[in-house]
Amino acid sequence: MKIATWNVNSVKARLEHVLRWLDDFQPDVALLQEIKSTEETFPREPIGDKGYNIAISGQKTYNGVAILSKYPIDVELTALPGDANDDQARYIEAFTGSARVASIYLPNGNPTDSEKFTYKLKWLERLHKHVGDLLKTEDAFVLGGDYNVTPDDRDAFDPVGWANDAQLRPESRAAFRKILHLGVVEAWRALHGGEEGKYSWWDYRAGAWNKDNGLRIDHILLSPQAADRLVACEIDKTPRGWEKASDHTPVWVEIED
DNA sequence: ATGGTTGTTCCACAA
Repeated sequence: MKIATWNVNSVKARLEHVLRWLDDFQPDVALLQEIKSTEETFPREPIGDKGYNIAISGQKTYNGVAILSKYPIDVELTALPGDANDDQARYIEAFTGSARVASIYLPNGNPTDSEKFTYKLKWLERLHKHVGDLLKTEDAFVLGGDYNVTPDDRDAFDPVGWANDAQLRPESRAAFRKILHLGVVEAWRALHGGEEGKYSWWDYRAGAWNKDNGLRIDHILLSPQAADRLVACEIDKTPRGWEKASDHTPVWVEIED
């Protein structure tokens, strides 16, 4: 089963790219972030016509996450537990195919001297709690998304210049590492050894894409039961090179059924 | 270059 994650930066602005990518790459499950759509405005028809079932946690203008799957989708959660007052659409979890999956859009957290950074760190704490609960189920689960965290300096083009960015700050990395230490596997790093300079996001500004000035912030975390079935994990840079691209590119895993 | 670009929406705000 191929499971991919992609922050599309508006599913409406990116619809032609999403359709082309579904045709070309044929993911069994696609975890999308920043759809910037609600249930009412999500382009269900063209995506459904490609053979995908759709589940979303939507929001107007900002955020929004979706699960597309060639298999039936049984939604478990449309929000991350732990804060009933959090109204940002950043999490959806479901059973589909042979795994439990989630699409995650972690808060960016910039600027770091604002309440946005505090919100990010609290969100990471909530995710830590939830991953702990999920591990108790002993399910094979796949948590894909835009984590807005570079796990370490190998995952950033200019770690010195960007040291104070919320995606590189030690507090963000420590909180991310604490989740891994529960016993989930970050698929790309697990299969790519000490490789560095491989990115999943490039800023629109300052010619970052052409200079390959990026960050690796889109990740897929696997439970032990899913990691046992892991056969491949890659970053697919192709869609980032298309005209009018999202600033992120897809990351995918193949797990045995 | 304390800049730069994109998306949504209505105009600044988030990234």
